[in-house]
Amino acid sequence: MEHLIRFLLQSGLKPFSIDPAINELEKNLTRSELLALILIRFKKQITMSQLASDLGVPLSTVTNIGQRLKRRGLIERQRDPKDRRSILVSLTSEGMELANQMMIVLNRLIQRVEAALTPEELNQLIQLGMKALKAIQTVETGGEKEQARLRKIQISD
Amino acid sequence: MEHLIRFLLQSGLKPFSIDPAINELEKNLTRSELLALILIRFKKQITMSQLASDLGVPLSTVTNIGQRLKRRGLIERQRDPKDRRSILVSLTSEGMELANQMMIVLNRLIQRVEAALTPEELNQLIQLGMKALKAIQTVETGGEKEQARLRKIQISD
DNA sequence: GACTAATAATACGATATCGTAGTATTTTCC
DNA sequence: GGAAAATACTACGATATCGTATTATTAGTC
Repeated sequence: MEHLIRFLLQSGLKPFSIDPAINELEKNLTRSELLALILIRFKKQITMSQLASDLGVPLSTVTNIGQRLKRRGLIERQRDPKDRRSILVSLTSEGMELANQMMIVLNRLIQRVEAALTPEELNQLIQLGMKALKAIQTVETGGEKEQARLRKIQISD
Repeated sequence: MEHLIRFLLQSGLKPFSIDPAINELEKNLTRSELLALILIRFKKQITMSQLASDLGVPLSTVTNIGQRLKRRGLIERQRDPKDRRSILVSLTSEGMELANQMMIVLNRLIQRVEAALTPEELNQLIQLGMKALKAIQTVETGGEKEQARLRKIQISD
């Protein structure tokens, strides 16, 4: 395991410059913006805070991201009637278009993995990966002051 | 597999805000700066380009990161006598100190994982994970990029 | 109901990142 | 051996991110 880390460090930890199509999309939009689009696509509607938490960035950053996406006509904003402090963000058809393009790329990546592993292996990988993630993602107690940075996840085994 | 993505999206995709100690360190230094320190620690000496490649950020960004680390007295720079275009970066004792703190945190994370999985599970996870990564990272042939993948690491702790 | 605390979001200034242009050195190849 | 291409960096302006202060709304307590 020690060497896993070493391997990761040694081989560099670049997360995402994997598919050329992604780089292509990143010519026009930030990675954060692209991720935001995908997240919104999955949730249909989402508040700014939720988005911040899901992206793992401060809310003030999401404010900026949202402004840029709005300016480009990719998202719509409307106040939540249930809680008028919140703003619900959703995709415009143009934004949906772009998010779909992203999904195509993502699905291609998934297919590559599915092609490389047997179904059994894939299943195993997912199970083990989740287990490991869960172990890492300890929810620390007591010490407040962690806010948007902290997202805890609910894993059903 | 579809739900893997969904899970990842639902649970947020920020990799690193996991251990409170990391957040503590990030009060003083950027994540990039911390990663840079760790990378330099592992390689002992490394050029700016290599660092950029390992971090997965543009060289111009590394120039800035380097300047900040230098200013804080955490790294040293010297021209490579073998290739006077390059600059070799290494840790000062103060930088090493900090990198070691990072490693302590990382090792704690590793231990958490090791505690959660049996040795066989862990091994399998690593194997499968690498296989999947490799599948993803295989970009179309032709212009080759050839990233580092040979590990043979020899560090005395 | 009114007061206080908590939450959701934005504004704004400070810092980090990135793309591109420019400089210096090395490699290629004739 | 020397011109042209490639490589390693830095400088600099544009954009993105972040922390903090501020405003608006809701939740909690008496």
